[in-house]
Amino acid sequence: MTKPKPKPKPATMAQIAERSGVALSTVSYVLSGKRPVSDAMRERVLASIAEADYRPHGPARALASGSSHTIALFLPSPHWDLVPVQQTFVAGATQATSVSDYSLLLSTAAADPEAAVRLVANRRADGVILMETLAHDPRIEKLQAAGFPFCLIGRTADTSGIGYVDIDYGAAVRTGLEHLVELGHRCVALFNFPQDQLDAGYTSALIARDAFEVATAELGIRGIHLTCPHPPQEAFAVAAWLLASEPDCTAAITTGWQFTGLLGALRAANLHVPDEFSVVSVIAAQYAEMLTPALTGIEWPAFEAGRLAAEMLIERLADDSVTHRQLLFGGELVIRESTGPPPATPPSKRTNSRKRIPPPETRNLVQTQRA
Amino acid sequence: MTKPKPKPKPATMAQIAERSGVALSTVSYVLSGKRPVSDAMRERVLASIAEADYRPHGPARALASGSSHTIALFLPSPHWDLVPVQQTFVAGATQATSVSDYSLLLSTAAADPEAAVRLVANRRADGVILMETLAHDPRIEKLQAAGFPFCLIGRTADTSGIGYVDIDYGAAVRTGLEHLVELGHRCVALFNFPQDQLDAGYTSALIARDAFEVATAELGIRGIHLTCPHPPQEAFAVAAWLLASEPDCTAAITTGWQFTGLLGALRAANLHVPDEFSVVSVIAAQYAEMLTPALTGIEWPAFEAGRLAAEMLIERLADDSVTHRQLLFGGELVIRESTGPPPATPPSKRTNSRKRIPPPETRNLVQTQRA
DNA sequence: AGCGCTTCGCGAAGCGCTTCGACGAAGAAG
DNA sequence: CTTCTTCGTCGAAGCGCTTCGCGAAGCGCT
Repeated sequence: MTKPKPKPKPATMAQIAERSGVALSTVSYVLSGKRPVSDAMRERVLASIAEADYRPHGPARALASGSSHTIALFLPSPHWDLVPVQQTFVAGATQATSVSDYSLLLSTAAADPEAAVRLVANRRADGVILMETLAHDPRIEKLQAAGFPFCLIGRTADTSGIGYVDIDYGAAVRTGLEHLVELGHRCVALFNFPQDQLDAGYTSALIARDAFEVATAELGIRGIHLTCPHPPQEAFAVAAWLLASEPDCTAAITTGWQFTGLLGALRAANLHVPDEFSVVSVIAAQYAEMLTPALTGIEWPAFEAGRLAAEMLIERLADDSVTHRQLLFGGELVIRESTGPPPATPPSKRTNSRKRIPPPETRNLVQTQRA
Repeated sequence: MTKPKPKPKPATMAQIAERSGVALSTVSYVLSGKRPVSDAMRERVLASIAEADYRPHGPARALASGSSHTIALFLPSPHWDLVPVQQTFVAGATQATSVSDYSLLLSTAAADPEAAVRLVANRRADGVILMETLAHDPRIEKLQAAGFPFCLIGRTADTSGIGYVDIDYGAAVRTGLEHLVELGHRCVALFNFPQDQLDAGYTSALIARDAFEVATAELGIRGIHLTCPHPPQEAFAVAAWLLASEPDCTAAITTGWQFTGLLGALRAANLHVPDEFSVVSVIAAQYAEMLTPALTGIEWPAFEAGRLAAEMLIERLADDSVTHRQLLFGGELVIRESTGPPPATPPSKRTNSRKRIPPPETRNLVQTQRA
């Protein structure tokens, strides 16, 4: 049995020091630049490093320096059934970390407040980026209590002293609504995030709801606020119910994937988009183009937003006295094929041709009053 | 100026030992279980740990033990313009790592062979998962040379001694083709990955091409092999060219996002799907349902595949003598609304109603011969 | 009682790096 | 020519943990 020669043991700093006849600490200073080193020494050291293919040992460095040069990102859902904007957030954050020579640790345990703290407490990460934040988020309270650096993609009820990047759902809902009202619609439904997210206090859902209520009132139109799950079948049910029981409603705004079920229901009800019904998506993305009809919606600089969130956190890690930046991104309404003027024929007439549908269990209806 | 009380310094193992009046090493053994500890001691130690909210220091542990308990995942594209299957791979891998109590490091520098080695060489990760592998992949050569553990989501030309998980593109192309032939189609186009990926040696693209050539020959039909970029506009151009210059072609199979441009071109040419043209997607996913018409395509257990890749790697890290597993996932053809029999009227007639379109620059045409 | 045996706790030696104080050799100032 | 500064380098003390070898008991056996 010959010796299997298990591993070509990697070079250490001590070996580099010996090779180049300098002190261990000098090698360290050559690498970090934290103290001046003469050119002669530096060159000798660098030569040895190249020669020996030396790689600094990350954990040792982290132990001695007290920083792991890593940030953690908590994904909302373990299954990544993310709305596209969220995926793009992650992409942007990843990009920013690699540019800053940081590493990005991914965790899916978004719901567990303990998990958010653990990675930093264990010193595996220096700070955390949180997504899908709640108005009163236990994760944030824990992080603040522990004094750990973090940054949000999203918002909370009280944002004082918290750095965040978010997209302005409120403005988006209003923009969509204004577009529809301009076209002549007088009764519009909002397919908001599902009820359980609203109950949990998911900030974006709350903001969308409030903005919808305020905007419908101010614009003097009737608003139908629906909470609706993302999966097509469930959204279909909610949409079908809406179409059957609210013949006056001629347009809808969706906050997430619900447009899938909505479009399906419209097709099933034989209603043409946009001639008979208009649809606006608040989170348009690449798929908006590929649908038939192409979806009118708000476009966001989501990659940019994700990038900025990471940069903000990294900046804070370098200097924890910098003020907390708070960035709200506006979106741009891109008008495609799914919106148009309401039908000329009184919409109420539609109702005759359809059978009554019992309200699905998933629905949750709140009507805002006309101003 | 009051003392700002900078940080409530975290507890260390030594403090736990002192608190509970045992040796430092005993605390370690309580935590790791690598040596038996009497119940009395264990309880005392655990009590102190709970009391002091002690958290083991990750980097210190990694330094002493030589393992960071972390794996790295290299994403194909920094911008995550991933096909949905790839996203789901990542989701599955993330899930598996968190279940096994590993951490997942994300890196976007997929193209750089050096980056793949660096994370392990720096001991920030114990092993690597690679995606978007090439038939001859420099990253893999480097990893093998360095003796670093890795696992592929994808394949290479020579897979001996390499663990991988992949989806069977070859079988998928064949399945799609058989479905179309059964419906009566005699001339089918393949929208393969773009030419640059083929040139780079992207394994999936090569496999799809070869399978297409073999299958068309064996089935005795005409195959038109197109390499086509994913962006809608470019795919539109390629598709428009195809429709204009190949009137006999009554169906197409797409390997990625190209169906978007294809469907657009069909609409623009006023060709009905599936009555006048059939479309099959090799990587169907949630969007397949939401298109109009809903897309016929192959569905993959991608989450499962990603999960297995990570598990495989972790298993290997625990015991590097286990044999390399090689898993090829078959997909399931789900027939939706985008495929049907070819039009009854001789397709050649179509050509009259259309103007000649010059071939777009992005196209790359290879025709397979009839058997 | 004496023997080896297992059981379980202790101490100490690292793991590879950062960082601080110290120190010799220059150059500047007296 | 001394005295005070830089400047550049060194040595050593950790950072918080794992792990190995040792030894003190406790055990059943002859």
